[in-house]
Amino acid sequence: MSKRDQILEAALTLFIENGFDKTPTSAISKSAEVATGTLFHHFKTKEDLINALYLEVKFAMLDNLAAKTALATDFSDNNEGGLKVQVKALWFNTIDWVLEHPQKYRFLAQFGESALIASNTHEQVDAAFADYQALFTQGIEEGLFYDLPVELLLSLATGHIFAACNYFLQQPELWQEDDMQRKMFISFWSLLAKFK
Amino acid sequence: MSKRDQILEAALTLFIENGFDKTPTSAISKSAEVATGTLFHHFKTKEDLINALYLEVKFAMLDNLAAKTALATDFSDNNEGGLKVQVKALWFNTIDWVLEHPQKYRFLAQFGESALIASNTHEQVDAAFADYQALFTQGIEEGLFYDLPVELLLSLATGHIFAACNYFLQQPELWQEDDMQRKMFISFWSLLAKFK
DNA sequence: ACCAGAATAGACTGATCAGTCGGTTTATAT
DNA sequence: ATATAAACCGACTGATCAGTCTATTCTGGT
Repeated sequence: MSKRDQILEAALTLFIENGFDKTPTSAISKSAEVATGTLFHHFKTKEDLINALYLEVKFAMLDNLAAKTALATDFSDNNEGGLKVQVKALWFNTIDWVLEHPQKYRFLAQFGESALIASNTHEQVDAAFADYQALFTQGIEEGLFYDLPVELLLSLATGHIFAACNYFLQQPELWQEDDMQRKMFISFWSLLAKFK
Repeated sequence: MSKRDQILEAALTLFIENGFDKTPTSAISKSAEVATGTLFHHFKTKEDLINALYLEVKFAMLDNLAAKTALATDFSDNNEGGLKVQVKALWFNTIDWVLEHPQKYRFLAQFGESALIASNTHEQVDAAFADYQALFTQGIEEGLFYDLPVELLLSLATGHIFAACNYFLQQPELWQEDDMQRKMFISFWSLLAKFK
């Protein structure tokens, strides 16, 4: 692993444990087994570091979703059933990724709303979400989803997913329980779609 | 207004604008037109201050909800219709409060997940939520809501509300649009309840 | 072999800031 | 009136830490 990655990894753990301001760069470089100078060679400032980390984690999640959701698309056409299959894949893969990467998720939840993440950083992430937005636009145009602004539907959908993740991170065994995933997807789907 | 309140008010604005660590206590006391010593007279540490502020804001929201939702309860019995009326009141009043207090909401969103808020603080807030939990438990027992753990349902519900708030804070005029509130409540309700 | 520039190292520093301290004013009780 | 405590003030400080600086090592191209 490159020193740069060592730094990012150490920063992830320390930031979620102690918060940004209670994590001196000295602690990060020490935990990463790297010198202070190295840290500032790769990242101009401490804020640059957390923004880079934020992008890294978000894109790790998005890349994973893109790869797995593409698989689902292969099995389906552009009819209604196909859309549902894609949305379901997106929904399931997101939760799955979060449960497999609890630290990364906690980092996103903890700092996504903080003032530390630059608006430029958010813009880069939003741009990468365009594909999923198209999926939801399709659902609206087909009359399958509620006739609401697509950004609002997306916001509701991610809200549902994150709420679920917060709960199942505490109770991971429940996620595997009989019927749980089916019931959760019904709840998720009926938040978006007009009819059952 | 008491100096203590002046400090809390100034801190609220500065924290959401600049974040916690980029807001020196000197800036808070200056903006509150109060001496440094006064700030530390009322709050033992800077972290005490943000925790006190968090409690203050959360309870301001909860007190408002309690007052307004109690009104709705008066008009209803304990039958199913009554439950729906109460949940609807709770849902509407929450969004209403957020849209009327955008700064306070942003503060909660920004710091609620941060490491700055002590677990003890969270516990105090959670305890105050017990009443609403009872409402959801009732819905589950009546077979009206999905048969899911009540904490999970609560989490999904608050997730939906917060997602909506995030969107309508950006587009406040849309919230007043024809049919919007009706459609949004249908989406909200069908996330919880088995049948339409 | 040689060069250039990228990566690494870690001691050091200047600025910042949370919190203190000794003192004054204001409020309350007797 | 007087006592007592709570509220208030702001100059000061000790510790911390982000980021610098200079020097050294690695790496890849020619």
